[in-house]
Amino acid sequence: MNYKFFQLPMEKQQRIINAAYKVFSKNSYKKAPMSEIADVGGVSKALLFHYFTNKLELYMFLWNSSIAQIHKASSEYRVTDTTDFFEMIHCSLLAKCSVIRSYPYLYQFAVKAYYEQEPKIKSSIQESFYAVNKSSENILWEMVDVSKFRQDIDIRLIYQELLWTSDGYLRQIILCLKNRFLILKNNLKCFVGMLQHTENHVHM
Amino acid sequence: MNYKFFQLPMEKQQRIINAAYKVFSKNSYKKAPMSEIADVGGVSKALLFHYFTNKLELYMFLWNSSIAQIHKASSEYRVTDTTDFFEMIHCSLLAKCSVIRSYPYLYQFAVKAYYEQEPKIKSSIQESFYAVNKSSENILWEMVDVSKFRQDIDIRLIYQELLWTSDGYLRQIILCLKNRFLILKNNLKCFVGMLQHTENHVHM
DNA sequence: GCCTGGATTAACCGAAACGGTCAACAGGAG
DNA sequence: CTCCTGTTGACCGTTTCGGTTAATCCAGGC
Repeated sequence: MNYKFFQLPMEKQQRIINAAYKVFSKNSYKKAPMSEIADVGGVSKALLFHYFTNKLELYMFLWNSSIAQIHKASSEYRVTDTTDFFEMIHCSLLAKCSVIRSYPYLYQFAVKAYYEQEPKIKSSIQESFYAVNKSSENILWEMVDVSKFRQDIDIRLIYQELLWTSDGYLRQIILCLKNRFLILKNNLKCFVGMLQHTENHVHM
Repeated sequence: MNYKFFQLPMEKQQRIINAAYKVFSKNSYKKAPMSEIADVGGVSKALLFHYFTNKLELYMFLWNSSIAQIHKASSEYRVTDTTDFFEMIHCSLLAKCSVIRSYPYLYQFAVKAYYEQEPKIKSSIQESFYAVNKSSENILWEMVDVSKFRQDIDIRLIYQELLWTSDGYLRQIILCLKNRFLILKNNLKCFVGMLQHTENHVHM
């Protein structure tokens, strides 16, 4: 990797990175063409190969960047500074939104990368993703004060349900934005209402 | 299209169709190779071109089949025979499961097809999908007896939440099946519990 | 055994796409 | 003018792809 990449204007760096996230998130590694990444990013293919020695290196760079970004956002939004289940979820949602604002395709890329079958990639990725995911979930259940909840509630099921719902809700919002539909300024308002509604029912 | 395709043994027809659903659901139209469909289906590429005149025809055949399958399952499971919101959702979930059992990649294909950008496909698909989706939702809200619900509940929001949750839950189950983890025999049991739990809270 | 006809395929073709390279170009600094 | 840095169009060898064709396989009838 050519480290002069980091001396580029920030805007250009992000444009290239986001183009790569986008193309890699829509195609498998093998079928994601470098030429398309260059086109989407508004630079020439030759320049891409000037900064990244080859396709694999670009891919692994993106992978490491995505993990770093997620970590950074989690600490910036102080996700682990509370013992309250719903406050923690709220913080991590805000963190996720901030990542998406800068890198709209980062999460889609990360999911796709996790399932990537290309042998050159598979081994190095799956273990690190699993590690990140497990550790963050472990932290969650270590920190959270479970004594607040009703006994007849399976809090892990609620957690899953909220994850799935927030995921669907975010996808819906992004879709609306893409089609340039009008939506509320505070994107999370509606979902936060849902969160509080759930909260009222599962607390003692 | 060569109608002798339908005289093939049912098992072979389904094998080919499912192979095509799978490959088209994992790649965009342009990047889904006919050769891969043939390989996955366990037949030669030449045979594929013997039954379907070209790639586009196979794709449109799959699209029409998928709509037909969804309709068929909806009527078989009598989705519109009730006015109860939760019973209707329950029925349509059972219908969806039955479709997935026969055609595991049908829904993923349908979603991908809806967003397909290839001009040859885009026009003919989006309108029909939109029509199907709108009409089925209209039927839902026409049939459902909304008087049962608490006034402070936005039932459409609940509907969305349940859709997203059931979607996530199904994905999770399919993932477990793929990795051959042990799961309960009655896949829906857990989610149905969730459904009833929601029901208790939103009814008057 | 041989013939026939439909199902199935290996081998092939021309065109396009792909990863990667390289010589050349633009333009600002000295 | 020269140098230097960032940038690119054009190119190359290889692979992939949609689609075709001639040949093969095989069951059933004689």
